[in-house]
Amino acid sequence: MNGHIMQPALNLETIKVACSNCNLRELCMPVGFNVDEMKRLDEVVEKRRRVKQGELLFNSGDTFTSLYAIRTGFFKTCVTSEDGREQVTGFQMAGEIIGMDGIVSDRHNCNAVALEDAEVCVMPFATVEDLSRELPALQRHVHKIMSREIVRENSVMMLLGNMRAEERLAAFLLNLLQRLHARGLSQSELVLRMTREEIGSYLGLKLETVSRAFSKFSEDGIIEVKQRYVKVLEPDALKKIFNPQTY
Amino acid sequence: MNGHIMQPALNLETIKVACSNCNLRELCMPVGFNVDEMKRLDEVVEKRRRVKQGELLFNSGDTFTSLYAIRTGFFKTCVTSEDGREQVTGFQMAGEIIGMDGIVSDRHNCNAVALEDAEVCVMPFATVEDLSRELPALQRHVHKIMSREIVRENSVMMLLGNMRAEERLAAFLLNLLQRLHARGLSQSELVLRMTREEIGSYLGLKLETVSRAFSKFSEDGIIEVKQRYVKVLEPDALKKIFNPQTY
DNA sequence: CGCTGCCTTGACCATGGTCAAGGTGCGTGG
DNA sequence: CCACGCACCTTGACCATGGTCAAGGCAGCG
Repeated sequence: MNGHIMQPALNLETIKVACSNCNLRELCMPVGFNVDEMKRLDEVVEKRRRVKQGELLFNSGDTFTSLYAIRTGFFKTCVTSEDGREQVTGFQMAGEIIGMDGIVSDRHNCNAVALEDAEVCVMPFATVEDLSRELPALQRHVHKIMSREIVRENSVMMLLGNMRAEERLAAFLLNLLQRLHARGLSQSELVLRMTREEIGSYLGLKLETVSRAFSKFSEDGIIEVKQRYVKVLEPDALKKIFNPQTY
Repeated sequence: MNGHIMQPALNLETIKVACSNCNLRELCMPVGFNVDEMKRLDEVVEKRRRVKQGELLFNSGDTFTSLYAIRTGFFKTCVTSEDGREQVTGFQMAGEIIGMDGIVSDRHNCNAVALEDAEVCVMPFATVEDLSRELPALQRHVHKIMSREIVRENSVMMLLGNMRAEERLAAFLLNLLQRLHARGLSQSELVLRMTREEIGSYLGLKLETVSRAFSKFSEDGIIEVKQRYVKVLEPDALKKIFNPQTY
C-alpha cells in the first residue's frame, strides 16, 4: 500500500542493457568474473523486452529460443491439461530466470504471464550455450539454475502431496517473503501480485480455501491482511504452522 | 509373473563398461555422434556401481559429485521434510539419469533408494562439465535431461494440484507403461516395483486410497490386478479416466 | 455513480483420510 | 518341506478437510 513496500521499486531509466552493470547481477548471474569475462557475459543478453500486465511472455507450444531474466515485474507460469485445467507451476520475480521448460522439446511447455508490467532480458539459448562452453563459471551457473528449479519443484511436490491447506499457505507466504527480502524488501510485509485463485492453483486449493486460511491467520493474530496487502505479525507462528514439529 | 513381462531382463555379463556399445545409449545419451566423439563419451562413465534392493544410491545431504545413469534396476527418489514427512518425487528406471538435484548446492537434496537390485554408471559431474564444453551435442543433452525433469515435475504438479484419486492412478499407470514400452516391454502388462504406500506418496494419496482405486479399476474391468502384477485390459478407458474431456 | 473483478463468508456435501480387522504371499528357520 | 512371522494389501465404517454453491461486500475504474 505505502511506498516502501512496493516491489520492486527500480527506476528503468537508470539501467543500461548490460549484465556488467546490472544491479540484479548477483541474483541472476554467477559471481567471481574478471572484467574480460564480464564483457563476454554481456553478449548473452540480446535485448530487453517489455511485457504488460496480463500479457504473455511465452505461450505453451511456442518455439523455444531464449531464456528470460526478469529485470522488473512479476510472472506466473502455468501448465494447462488437455481438458483445460490450469495449474500454476510457479511465481517468478526480478532476478529469476524463466523458460527452461522449453529446452527439452524446443517448444515451451508452459505459459508465462506477467502479473504486473514487466521487463525481461532476452537471452538466446544458442548464445548461452556457446558462451558457456567458453566460460566454465557460466556453464556451472546454467546447471545450477536448472538444478535449483528441480529442487524447488521437489518442495512443491512435498507441499502438494503432504501438507494441509494452512500449512501450504504458510509455506507459500514464508517463501515469498524470503525471496523479497533477498531483494532488499521487507521481511514482514508484502503486496501480493496474484489473486486468491492463482495462489490456490499453485497450492492445489480452491480460492475459497485460500481466503479462509488468510482469515484464520488474521483471526489468530498471525498476520494482518487487507486484500493483497499482507503483514506478518508473528513470523514464528507462521513457521510453526508450516513445520509443526519444530518447538 | 511370467518371464516376458519381467523388467528389465538384461544380461549383465554381456555388457561392457562403455557408452559406445551400451544398449541403453539411445535412452541416456545423445545420438548422432561420430566414432571419435563416441570414444570421448566413454570417459564420462568413471565406473559402475551396484546397489542392492533397499539400499541408498545417495542420501539427502551427501556431497554431490556425480550423476548416475541407471543400467538396470528401479529407483525411487524421496524428499523428507524437517518434521519427517516423506514425499516420493519420482520413480526411475533403466536409461534414466538421477542426481541432478545435487548440482545447485553441491549436496544431494533427496534420497535415491533402489527398489530392486540395480546397477548404475557413475558419471562424475566435473567430467560431464569438462566434456560438454568440448562436445556441443553432449552439452545440449545435459540441458535437455534437466529440462525434461523440470517438465516432468510440472506435470506431477498438475496431477497433485488438480486431479482426483482415480485420475492420478490412471495417469501414473499410463506413464509407467509408456516408459516400459519405450524399453521394449509390454504396453499392457507390468510388475510394480513399489508398494501401494510408495505409489500413494508419489501421488499424494494414502495407501488405502491407492488400493481402493486399483480395486475400482479392477471391478470396472479396466485392469486386472494381482498384488504387484497389473494388466491393462481397456487402455482407452484408462486414458478416459485420466483425461475425461477426450471423447 | 454504477459496473466489474476480486474477495469473504456461510451452509452443505463429497472425496479421500483414519482406524481397524483380516487376508495373502513370501522368506526364513526349524 | 512345512510352519511361522512379517510385510504388504484389501476392505469396511466412520469422519474431517476442503470443495461446491450461493450471496453479498469492497475497491478501483470508466
